[in-house]
Amino acid sequence: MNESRIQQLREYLNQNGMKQTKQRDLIASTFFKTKKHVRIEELLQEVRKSEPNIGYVTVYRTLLLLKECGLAHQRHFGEGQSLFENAGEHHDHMICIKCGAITEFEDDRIEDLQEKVCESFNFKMVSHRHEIYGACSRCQKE
Amino acid sequence: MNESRIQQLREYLNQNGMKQTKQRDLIASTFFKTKKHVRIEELLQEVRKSEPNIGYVTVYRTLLLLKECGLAHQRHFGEGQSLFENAGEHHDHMICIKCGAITEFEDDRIEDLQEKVCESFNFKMVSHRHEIYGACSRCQKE
DNA sequence: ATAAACCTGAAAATGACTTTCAATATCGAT
DNA sequence: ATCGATATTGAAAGTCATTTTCAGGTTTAT
Ligand SMILES: [Mn+2]
Ligand SMILES: [Mn+2]
Ligand SMILES: [Zn+2]
Ligand SMILES: [Zn+2]
Repeated sequence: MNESRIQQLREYLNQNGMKQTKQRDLIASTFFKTKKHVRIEELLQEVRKSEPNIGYVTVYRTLLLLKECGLAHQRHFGEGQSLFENAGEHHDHMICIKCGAITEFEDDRIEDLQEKVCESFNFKMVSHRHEIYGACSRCQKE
Repeated sequence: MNESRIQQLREYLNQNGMKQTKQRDLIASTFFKTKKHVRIEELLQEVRKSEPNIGYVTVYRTLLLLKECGLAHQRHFGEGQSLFENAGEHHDHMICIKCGAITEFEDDRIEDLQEKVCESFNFKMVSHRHEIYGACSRCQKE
């Protein structure tokens, strides 16, 4: 299944006159294997285990590329660095303000009502973010 | 009603060993009168109409102060500068990605379902942001 | 009026990107 | 396999919206 993502990336590169490179292959495949919600800097450390000379900028640009071709989403929770995650089923997030833990949730009724709100304002939704900040179950026991 | 906000601010200052100054008074009262969703730089221009020597940093610090005592909310829509708005009834936002227009909405059913989601994850919500990005009614006619 | 504690504004620092540019690498056409 | 036009890479420099520092001013409780 990661193979199919690599394929998707290659097609995108071809169709746009871009080139396949060792760096892109390594960064992309590492990203596809990595945990969700990874920082640029974290992914950089990860790929440097195989290729110590890879630069921050190349990881950065590759993630933007993945975002461009729909294989990654970029998230901006709170302040600081953004997080990238593998694209997949739509979902929203709950972020623990104590430990930083991220929990994903999805509620079709909320999504429906959201559509209704848009209709009532004659607003054409392109994207949305619904983030809940608070204390995760683990952090409440303290 | 703006008077009561000024009062709230003064109480907060007193209770925290902070001082009442011309700058704070001017900046706060200007903010209370201003349109919702104002940038630091915009508010600065506004207060400089009465006091040309006010510095950006003082406006910045006063807005953080207002946020601290619950009289303002800071929003980060999209990229760039953040917006501050007078605290009031809770609501969420729809942001037009073409013209930047901001529309406020509030849906109790969504808020309820959101609570339900939190309960199901045993998550203690402290705050949330629900933002819808897309084309406003006006911008769709183009 | 005093003095301790705060506040102000200009300037410098921060931090997370984002852009620039000279050196390399890629790949379709020999 | 080799060439050469075009794209990519990585280090360094640049952006930009804050955020911090610091040398005077102010405020306010005696
Ligand atoms: Mn996620
Ligand atoms: Mn609002
Ligand atoms: Zn937690
Ligand atoms: Zn619009």
